[in-house]
Amino acid sequence: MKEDLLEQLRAAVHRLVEGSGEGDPPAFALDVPRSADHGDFACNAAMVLTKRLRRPPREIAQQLIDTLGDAGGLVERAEIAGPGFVNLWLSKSRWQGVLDEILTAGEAYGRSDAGARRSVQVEFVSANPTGPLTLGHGRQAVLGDSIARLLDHQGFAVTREYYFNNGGRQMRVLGESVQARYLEQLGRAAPPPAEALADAEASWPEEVDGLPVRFPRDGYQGGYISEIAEGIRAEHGDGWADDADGSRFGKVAEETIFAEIRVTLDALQVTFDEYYNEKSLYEGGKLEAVVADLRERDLVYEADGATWLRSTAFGLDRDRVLIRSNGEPTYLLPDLAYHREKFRRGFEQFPYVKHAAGALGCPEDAIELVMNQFVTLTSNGEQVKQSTRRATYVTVDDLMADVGRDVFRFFMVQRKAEGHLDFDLDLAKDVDWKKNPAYYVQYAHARTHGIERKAAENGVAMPAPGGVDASPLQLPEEIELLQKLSQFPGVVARAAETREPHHVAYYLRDVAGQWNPYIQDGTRHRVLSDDPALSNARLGLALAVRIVLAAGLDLLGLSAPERM
RNA sequence: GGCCCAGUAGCUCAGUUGGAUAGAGCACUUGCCUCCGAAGCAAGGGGUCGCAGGUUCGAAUCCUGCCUGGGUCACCA
Repeated sequence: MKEDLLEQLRAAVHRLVEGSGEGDPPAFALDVPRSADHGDFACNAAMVLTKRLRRPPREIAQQLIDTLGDAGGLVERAEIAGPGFVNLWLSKSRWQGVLDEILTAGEAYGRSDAGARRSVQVEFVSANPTGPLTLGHGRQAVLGDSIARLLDHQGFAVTREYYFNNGGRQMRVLGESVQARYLEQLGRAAPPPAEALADAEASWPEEVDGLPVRFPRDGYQGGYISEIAEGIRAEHGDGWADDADGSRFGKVAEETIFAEIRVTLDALQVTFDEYYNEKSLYEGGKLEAVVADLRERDLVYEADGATWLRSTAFGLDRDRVLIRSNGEPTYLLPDLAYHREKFRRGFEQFPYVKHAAGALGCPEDAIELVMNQFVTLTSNGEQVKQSTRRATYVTVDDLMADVGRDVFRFFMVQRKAEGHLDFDLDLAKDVDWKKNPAYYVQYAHARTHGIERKAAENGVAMPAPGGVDASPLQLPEEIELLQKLSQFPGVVARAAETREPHHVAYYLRDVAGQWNPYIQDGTRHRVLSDDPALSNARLGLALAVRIVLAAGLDLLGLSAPERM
C-alpha cells in the first residue's frame, strides 16, 4: 500500500524537478502521521524541494498535488497543511482490500524473499560450560533466537550456532574447583575460610586445622560445584582422591553443566543447528596456521616470552597477546581461527551476538556484532554484580520457574539490545506477571478464537480467503485496524534489517491495543450480528488480526494460545 | 584519563536515516461483568525529552562543549 503510493509520489516529484538542473531529486519521506487529522499518509517532499526549486513550499505542494492526481486511483483526497506537508487520504475500499490480502496470504503474510536464500550464521549465547545460564545469557538467547527467526522469515538461510570453549584455563579451574569440593567432602581437604571467599583480594591460608586448602584462588563458588562433586562421590567413592590433576573432574563437570544448559535452552525453545567446540580448533594445526599466516604479514612478534598480535596495525589502541608465555593460547587465537573457519564454511554474514566485548580487529564487513549490555540486577536499591565464579547471579531457570517461557521471552526482547536491562529482584517478586504485555497480546489472539467458537455455536462459518466482501467494514476503528495490519510486512522487514526484534514486540502491543477495545465494546460493533454480510466481514477482520498476531508472536518465540 | 553505551512521565522503557500537539506499560484515582472471554474496557492526573550553545522552514533526533550513570581499557573470556 505504502510502497505503491511512494512510487507514484516519486514519479510526480521527478516530473516537478525536470528541467530544474542537475542531479537526482532529493530524498523525501512518506510517513504515517501521528494524528489521523493529518491523513493516512503525510509527505514532506514539497519542503525538501524548496531549495532546489526556489519557490515557497506550499506552492510546490499544490503543484505536487496537481501532478499526482489520484495516483492511479489510490488517493481519494489530498491537502496542504502546516508549512507544506501534503496529507493524503486513501479511499476506504483500498483499505478494505487489505483484508483479503491478509487472508489470502495467511501464514505467509509479511514473509519476504529479501534474503534470497543467502546463508547467514547467527552465533549466540556461546556461554562456556562453567555454570548455569544467567539472565544475561538468557537475554542473548532470546535476542539471538528472535533475530534468527526474523532472518529466516525474510528469506535468509539461517544457521544457528553455539560456540563454546571447553579448553584452556577456565575449564582447568572448573575441574580444580570440583576436585577441591570432592576432597573436602571426603575430609581430605579444608574449605577456604568464608571471609577469604567473600573478599576477592584476600589471600588464602595453606592449610586449616591441619588439612590442606585445595580450592583454587579463582575457583567457582556456586553450590552446583558441590553437587557435581557429590555425584562423583556417589559413583566412585574415594576412588578419585589421589588424582594428581583435575582433568577428570573437569570433564564430568563440563558434561553435567552442558547437559543442564541444554535443558534450559530447550525450555526457552531456543534451538541450535550446531554446537561448535573450540577444542576442535586446537586440532589439525588450525591455530598454528593462523599464527603462521599472520606472521607472514608481519602482524605477529615475540616479546616477554609471549606471542603478540600487532593489532595496533589495524588502528587499535594496543597489541594483544595471542599465546601466553606459558605456551597456552589466549581466547583470541581460537577466536580468530573460528572466524576464519566461518568463512571457509561459506557463510556470508554473521550477526554476531556477543557481549559488548569489542571487535577483535577483524576488518571484514561481514562480521556484525549485535551488542547487548549486561542485565543489571538490583536488590534493596543496590546493584548486584552478576558473577558465575562468585555465584552471585540469577539463573534463567529461576526466573522461568516464576513467569514461564512466554513472559520471560517477551520481557527479554522488549527492550532494544544495546540498552541496559535493569532487573529489580525485589520488584520481580511482587510484580503481577498477569499484567505483562505478553499476556495482553496473547489474550487478543485468544479472543479471535473465542469469537470463532461463539460463531460455531451459532452455526456461522468463518469466511474463506478470497470470498470476503470487506465493504461492510465502515467504522473508523475498523479502517484503522486494517491500516495497522497493513504495516506488518514493513515492521518485520525493518526489524530483520536492523536486527531489532523489539520493534515487533511494540507493534504487536499496538495491534492488540486496537483489537481488544474493539472486541470489548460490543454495543457499537458486535462481530456476530443479524446482518450476515456484516458478520462475515467482521469475522474476516478477526481472522486477519489472528494471522498477524500469530505470525508476530512466532517471530518472538511466543506461543499463540487459542484460549487462556 | 582514552574509547563505547546510555540519560524521555513517580518506575521500566518505545520513539533517534530531522517533521505537525512527544507515546506505551506499570503504579495511582474513578467508573464498567444478565452483553462475541474483565489476563479486559472507558475516563483522569502526570514532561525544562540531562544542561548550554549551534545547524534550518522545522531538533528528543544532527554538530560542539559540559554534567551524571554504566561498561571497558589483562599473558581472564
